[in-house]
Amino acid sequence: MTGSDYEPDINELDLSDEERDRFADAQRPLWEVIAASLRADILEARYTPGAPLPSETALSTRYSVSRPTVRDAVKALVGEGLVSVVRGRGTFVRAVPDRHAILLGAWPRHDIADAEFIPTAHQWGWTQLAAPHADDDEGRQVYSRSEFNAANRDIATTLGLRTGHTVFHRSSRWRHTTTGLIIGVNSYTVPEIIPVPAPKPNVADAFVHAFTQPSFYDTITSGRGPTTWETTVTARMPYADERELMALSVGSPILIIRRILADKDGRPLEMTEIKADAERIETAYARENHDTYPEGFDPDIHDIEQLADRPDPAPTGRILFLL
Amino acid sequence: MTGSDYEPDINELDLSDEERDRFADAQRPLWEVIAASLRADILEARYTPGAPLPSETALSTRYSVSRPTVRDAVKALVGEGLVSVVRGRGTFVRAVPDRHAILLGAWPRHDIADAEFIPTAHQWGWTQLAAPHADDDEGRQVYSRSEFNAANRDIATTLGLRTGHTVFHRSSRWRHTTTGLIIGVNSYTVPEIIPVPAPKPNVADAFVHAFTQPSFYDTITSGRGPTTWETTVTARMPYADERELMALSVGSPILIIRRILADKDGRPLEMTEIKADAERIETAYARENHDTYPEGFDPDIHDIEQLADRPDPAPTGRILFLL
DNA sequence: CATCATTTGTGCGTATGTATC
DNA sequence: AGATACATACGCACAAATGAT
Repeated sequence: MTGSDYEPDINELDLSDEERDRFADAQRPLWEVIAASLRADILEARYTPGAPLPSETALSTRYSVSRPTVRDAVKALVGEGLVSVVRGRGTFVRAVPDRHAILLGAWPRHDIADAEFIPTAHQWGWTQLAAPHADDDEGRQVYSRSEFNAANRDIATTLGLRTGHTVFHRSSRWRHTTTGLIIGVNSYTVPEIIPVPAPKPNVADAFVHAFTQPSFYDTITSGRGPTTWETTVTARMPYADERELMALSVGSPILIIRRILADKDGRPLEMTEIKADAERIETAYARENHDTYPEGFDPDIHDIEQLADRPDPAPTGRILFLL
Repeated sequence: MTGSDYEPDINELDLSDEERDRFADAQRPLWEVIAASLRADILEARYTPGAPLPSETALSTRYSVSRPTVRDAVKALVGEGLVSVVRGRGTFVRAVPDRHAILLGAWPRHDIADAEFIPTAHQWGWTQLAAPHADDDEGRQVYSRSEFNAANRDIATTLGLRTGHTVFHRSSRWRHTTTGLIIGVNSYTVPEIIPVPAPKPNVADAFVHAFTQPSFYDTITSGRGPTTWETTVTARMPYADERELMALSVGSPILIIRRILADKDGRPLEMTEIKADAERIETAYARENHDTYPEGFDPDIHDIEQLADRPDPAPTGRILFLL
């Protein structure tokens, strides 16, 4: 591929040696100028999704720069999620996938440990993946990992504990059958509310005393209700291992959805966190506001179907999950 | 910052010359091994927030690699938001700032164009910034830009229009006085519901016919209610210009909060979009679920104060805004 | 099936510029 | 002013993946 089919029509293209000096005078790095030029080409659809960019050597010839400089420009575009690079093939404009929705605030709500949770998840098309780095005593892979950990600053703050305080941590990974989406689910419980023998709790005890109960939610909230839920949403860039485990495309952040369960005094009991590819997932809220409700309308019952049946439900393709 | 679920492989740290060869055999790029080593050092607090990493030359000596290779490793960490690089000074571990909350679903709700909006925003500590690239006829800066645009694919999908359909677009930027946070606010209205003379609407007409009314919301919803709101949250990486305009740190995604106003038949009328630094902002939902409500409790009235007064309101420092 | 040209990935050495202290 | 540190940029070599022959 020579790239000869491309029509450069921007003044910033085709840098001659003299023009190169002019840009150098402008105190703007060459790679940035080139990135801006390519970015404009993509956003203004001179390169359409799926189409290849000219090869790095072709670009370095066109812009009269070295290949490392072109690569710096391409890296910037990769970081913006505009292109993806395939070794041995080339650099391609990314087609942005449709976003699906995780519906927050819907009923029924389940604790991740509850018996109702896994059937519900299956019903919505999710199957559990083997947990990473989690083998049982015979070396077999297990589907979820449960252990007592020291809380890092983030988890501790969320649960109202000091950093380093022990928390009961359960983690699992799920794949959505039709879309292939992978999400990570982590749950952190304040250990004091789990009825395990003091002074040294361990995972086996936790299983016996909590998971064998019909409802982990009932176990930890017993006598502490009425409880409240608070859901927050933010995002950050994934670490290298997260990108691999969740099959994220380079340049895509992860959406972090946290649901905090608090007792009647507002003290946090448990926090459940879902990590999902922000490029393919958005959150929507089920219990939306209305100017007026129709006679006899109960939002708790109706809003899920209403959102799902919307004739043109915005960028969300389909609702994938309730939390 | 989390990292709780990140499992650093201690064996891979502190490469000696011989170890380097071993890793080369392992088919793992040197820069990746070095990045993993430094990442573990940071997440396990061997380098604490604010502390400098060794200089690039020092690192290249320690790991016995060239400086460009060390720089590749550092770039990976920058992309993960773990370190920031200051030219002439060094590379520093980032102190992750507290996240503040934008509260969704709270009353009263205002259209961005309404007279109530600006006082409300001021009351919450926000001041308007000059809109970028927006000058009036005398070359003075203006605070917001209003124009009729062709909708791109994303906006068109959200509003249920075809790509390229004209939309009424208003944009502004705001800075939060005490935190210094900058958010971008964009609003897109389906033009057919704005009472402007056909066939060729223009900005001046829109102002006359819409903004001079006491309530833009009333204008566009008149006869179309009861209306519904739907709020969605997702994230993506910023483009270079967005990073500059919103003073984002490198490696931080932007949180995209969209509020869609629809008529009684579910047809979208208007979409308001807030873009904020995901590293410093999260969303929370005001109308949370409770197992039971206390006698006489009206969530519409109480939930804002309840969230604001929570003894330990999770990672959110303080609520910054209602949407 | 092997071979080959093309394309990106990794890594080195070097030089120069510029910001900071 | 000098030392230090990062930023930009070039050239080169070889490895690895891909797709066509």
